[in-house]
Amino acid sequence: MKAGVVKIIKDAIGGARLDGVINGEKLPEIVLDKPKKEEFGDFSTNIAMLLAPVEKKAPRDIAKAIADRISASPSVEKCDVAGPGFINIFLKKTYWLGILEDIIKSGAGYGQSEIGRGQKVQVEFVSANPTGPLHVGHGRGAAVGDALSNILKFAGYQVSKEYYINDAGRQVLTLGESVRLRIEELNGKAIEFPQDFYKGEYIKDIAADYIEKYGAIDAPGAPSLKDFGSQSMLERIKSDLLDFGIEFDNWFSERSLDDTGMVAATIEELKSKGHVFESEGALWFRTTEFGDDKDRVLIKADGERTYFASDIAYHRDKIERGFSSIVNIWGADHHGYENRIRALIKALGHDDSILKIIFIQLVALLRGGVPVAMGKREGEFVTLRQVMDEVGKDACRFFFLMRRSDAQLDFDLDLAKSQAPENPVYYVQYCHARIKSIIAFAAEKGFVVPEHFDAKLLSRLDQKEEAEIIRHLGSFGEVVERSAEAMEPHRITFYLMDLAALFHPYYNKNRVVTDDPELTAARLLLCNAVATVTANGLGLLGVSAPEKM
RNA sequence: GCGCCUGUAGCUCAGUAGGAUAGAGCAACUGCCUUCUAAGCAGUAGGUCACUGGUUCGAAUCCAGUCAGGCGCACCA
Repeated sequence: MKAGVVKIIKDAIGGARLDGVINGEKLPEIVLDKPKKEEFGDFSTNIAMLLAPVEKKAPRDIAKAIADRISASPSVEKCDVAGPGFINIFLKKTYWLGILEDIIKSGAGYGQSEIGRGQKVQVEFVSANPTGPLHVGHGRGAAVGDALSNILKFAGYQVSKEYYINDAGRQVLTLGESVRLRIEELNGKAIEFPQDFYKGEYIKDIAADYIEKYGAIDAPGAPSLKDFGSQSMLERIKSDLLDFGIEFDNWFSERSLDDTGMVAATIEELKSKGHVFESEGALWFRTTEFGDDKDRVLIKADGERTYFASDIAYHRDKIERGFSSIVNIWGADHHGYENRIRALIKALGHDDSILKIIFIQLVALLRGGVPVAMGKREGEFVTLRQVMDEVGKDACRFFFLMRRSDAQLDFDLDLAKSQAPENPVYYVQYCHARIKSIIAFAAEKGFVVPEHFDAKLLSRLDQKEEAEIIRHLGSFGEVVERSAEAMEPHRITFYLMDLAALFHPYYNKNRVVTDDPELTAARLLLCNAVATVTANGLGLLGVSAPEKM
């Protein structure tokens, strides 16, 4: 539809050019806005104001010339010039018909697009170390990564969701040693727990579990403590994520990078390209050559490789897997790593615009308006599981997606749980449930939602509120596209809150099921379209659309 | 000191490929349930878009600087 309008405008400008009103050859890209106000039409464009300086004519004069020609188009109801030179286009009612027909026809697929053109995109997210349970910060990253993946798929990309498991290096060793101490403690030994060990209660659970399964640390057939510990944690993380509604396509083990020699191979490649040097007994990657603040160590003087060394091997592998775009979702405290990863990509001879990093800002949990204390000292923090159990999966995911990722989030636990209208997740879900309830009620009265739409039915939807709802429904596809391009899932959340805010007042003012079969049919159809789009949007967020509440 | 992010109504935030009178929710105040779900609706009030300059016909949006807050600057992971 939008493309059609652009063509009408182009034709109009072409006409104006033939008539000598416009002389310049160059035509700026035509941008169509969905105006904020109904009185500004279905679409609006600022093209006349962009042409004005080139043509050296008053914008309103140019606009007038173009608008007159647009008005002549058969699908245009009228076309005005407004303000400093906006061209406001009002389409004939058949335009509304098209939107509703499209929703009926496409159903759960309404809003899909092909802007991704099947390009392969990898989204790597969560990737929490298997040394402790997921906390709320991970949860936010999980919600954003999963919703973004859904949105990208809907917009025609081929998406692969990946979790990078940090199962190598010192932290898993420390985890193993932490478990060892707790086992000794359970065996009655007095222990002294070092500062940098993992102190959480979950370590005691793992220790007890180990004893139950194997009896003693050196029992025959017993796995190493670090393997047992990290496997236990990983299983717990997986089950948390599953209950949060998230499944990954690929779990990528850091350790596998060593096993397959990829770390060594990557260092070799950098070496052959002359980006590696030795100094003070360590092996360095000269990242400063590619915009980093300082050079980075790959292999320490003690012979151990750094975390960064496996990270470069991992990112090299990602690129070699042929993704046209790789997306990393990181906690905001990791932004210092961005430049060194970009340095790697450039050093390997690639364009680093292939990499997109989304930083997830902090989550502050509030209860009774007061921040919930995070007792970091004791290694205890609020887990994703706790929040999910308290407020439910749907509210949890929705709340994580109510803010831009790079803005800090205040998560009000009381609000998320409340069944009051001020709770946005209920407000949106209720929109869907309410419509389903209306449809059920209508069915009892012998009315069904029509499967086809026509101009006659459309003519019964003659209220301002109905036009606003249809306009909003019609913009869903574009919102999804923008959300995909900008990689900003929260746009969908806001879209849904806006849609619900249009529907509830409409419901309150108008009765859907009446004695008038035609009016009832028309309104049922509109309501069902709202429910369809609400369900589609919630689906992208990973939030359920209940039939009843 | 250097780098990244943030600064919009009392509170929490949308709005940045420059556009029309800057929006929403909450909180506050006034109202609405014999009617398809009141988990809802109607109304009132609330602003130097941190500040200062610049670019532009036009700036919350772009540029420069200032101020304030957060985070990051390891041979840690």
